[in-house]
Amino acid sequence: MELQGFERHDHASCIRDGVDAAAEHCRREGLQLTPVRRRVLEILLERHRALGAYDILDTLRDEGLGSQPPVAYRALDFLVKNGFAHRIERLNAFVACNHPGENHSPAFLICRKCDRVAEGQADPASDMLGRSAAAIGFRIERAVVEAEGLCPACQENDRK
Amino acid sequence: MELQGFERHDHASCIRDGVDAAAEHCRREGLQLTPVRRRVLEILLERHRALGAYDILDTLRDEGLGSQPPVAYRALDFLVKNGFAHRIERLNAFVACNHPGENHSPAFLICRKCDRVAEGQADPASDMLGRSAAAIGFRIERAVVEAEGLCPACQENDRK
DNA sequence: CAGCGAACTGTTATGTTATTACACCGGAGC
DNA sequence: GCTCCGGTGTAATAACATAACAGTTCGCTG
Repeated sequence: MELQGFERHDHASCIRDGVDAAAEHCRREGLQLTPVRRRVLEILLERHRALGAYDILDTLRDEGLGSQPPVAYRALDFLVKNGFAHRIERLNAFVACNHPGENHSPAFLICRKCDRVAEGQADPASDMLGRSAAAIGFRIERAVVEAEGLCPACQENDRK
Repeated sequence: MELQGFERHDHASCIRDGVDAAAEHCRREGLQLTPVRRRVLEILLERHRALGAYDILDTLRDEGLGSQPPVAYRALDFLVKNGFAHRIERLNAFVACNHPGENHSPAFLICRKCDRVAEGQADPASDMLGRSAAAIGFRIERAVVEAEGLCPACQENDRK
């Protein structure tokens, strides 16, 4: 598994790449990456952390792109449904996907101190729960895996 | 892993056992299993499914045990903190624990059709995410593992 | 026994997250 | 042109959760 989220990185390019990947995917699939949807994705990529729907809505409102909750929720639903973003249940928040386009079952490491989120891979079929589910005949369609703890940087700060 | 939740079982005894286990644990630990707390645990065990805080509150209100949200939330906090119940993030709901007393890291199978929940074990340190977290120095303190899908009974009904 | 603090409960008010419902708009296809 | 459809704008409200503070009980300690 390749983990991302706590390392330094070329942020400008990661925003561009994220939007480009989504645009390309929409083009191929005949989906509409409308201004609101594109902007919400950009906001998620820019801030590079888990954002609540109302945080996003505040930004949209400032920019005149919509001021009521459904505007944000609809755009987020679209992004989540198409794999460009994920919902973090633990935080009631959303993050841009780190592997857009790839078909994946995401897992998250959430720092309880700085709220930053790293995304990795969890294969639901191969772990203990997946095997047990198969054994009793439960059909898993989707898995939420969210680990909460301290990221390396916040462990550092704790020691100071 | 021993999975529970979708099989038939002796329900009366599972309520009794759950309350007894909690009472015993509280006795040993010097915790107070007050009437409200005990009743909330019973409600969770009786209904044997994930219940929202307001569902529980409705029942408490009918019984004259408290009518405001904090009453329910405080009892639930107590039960969750002490391992007698778990919060299901995906559903904003709560279930009684199937293995009270045992120190465990729960994982859930949630049926999207009937909303029933089975509880199993997931060892966060041993799976793919745990190993990756260790590799980058992230310290996992708690893990939310919630798989959503169709339970055996609802798969049956689908075919009809 | 009075005074005190800790734990719990009761209640009001409010904050936060999410959805329903319906009007409107613009483009694709007939 | 007309209609269908997907998307957007908006108002209203539902669902989930917490803050803040008053009142009670009970055990401890002086």
